[in-house]
Amino acid sequence: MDASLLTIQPNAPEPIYRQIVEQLRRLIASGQLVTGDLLPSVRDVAGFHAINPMTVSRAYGLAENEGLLERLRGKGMAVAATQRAAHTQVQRLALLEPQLLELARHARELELPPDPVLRRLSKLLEE
Amino acid sequence: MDASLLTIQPNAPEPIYRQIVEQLRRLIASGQLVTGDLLPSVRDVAGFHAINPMTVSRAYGLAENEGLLERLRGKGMAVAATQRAAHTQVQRLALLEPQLLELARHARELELPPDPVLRRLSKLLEE
DNA sequence: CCATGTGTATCAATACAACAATACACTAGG
DNA sequence: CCTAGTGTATTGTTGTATTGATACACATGG
Repeated sequence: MDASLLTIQPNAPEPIYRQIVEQLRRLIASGQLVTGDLLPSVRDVAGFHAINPMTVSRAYGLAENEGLLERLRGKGMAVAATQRAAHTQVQRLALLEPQLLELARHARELELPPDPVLRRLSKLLEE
Repeated sequence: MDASLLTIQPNAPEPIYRQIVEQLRRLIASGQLVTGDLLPSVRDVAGFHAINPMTVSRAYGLAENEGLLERLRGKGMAVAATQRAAHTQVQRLALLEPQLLELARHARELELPPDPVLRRLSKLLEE
């Protein structure tokens, strides 16, 4: 459960704290993180990625509000007990829906036929 | 060439001026806008979408810097002469590449197999 | 000429993200 | 007990991004 679990892009337009929350949501939904798993400490994550501990704390706090994580006083943050099991495939696919919609809209503005888009994505998904 | 050509989502995280630039890029790449086409005036767009004229002007200015548009003094903005023709399919697909990469990364974090993702996208692309 | 239409330079207001430096409450383990 | 490890509240600062209000320069067309 080390700090390298999280991928952070400091230059992305999306703020760091939200990158962390979204990533946790997906890792939990897929079952890569399960109930009880202890997360890396805010200081570990901050040190590893050279960011501010409070930024990580903010992300953890938001994840707790959403019910993704729970706080174990003195120990750290863990995946919440309410997250019993990995989501079904349908539920996980639903998390991708907004992105899929936006992609489809852009493809339409580009007047791209479905086929080349699907083929390119298929290629990327296999790596 | 009226102001309804552009779609704007004021509540999206992406800033309005960038929504406009990106959209222009795609409409020009696809040939829906061709060299010489006159764009709706900043005040028309601003009035129609209830946003500030300066926000539209900023978008037009950026698009001009990129060579997408050119300024016809006293008349308005038009699609630049350097944009001779619609891009090839390969070029247009390249504009989607960053979004496709991010989508693939998220699908991997969700441990979603390629098939359901591709099927859902295929459905959305046909509408 | 002048009324009306362009785009835009300038300045201000606001919000947000991230950082920094503390200090605090809590717990596990020696 | 006490040290070292949790997360977090607080305060302040910095940098940046976005949007807005206003005034201006310019060109067109009657």
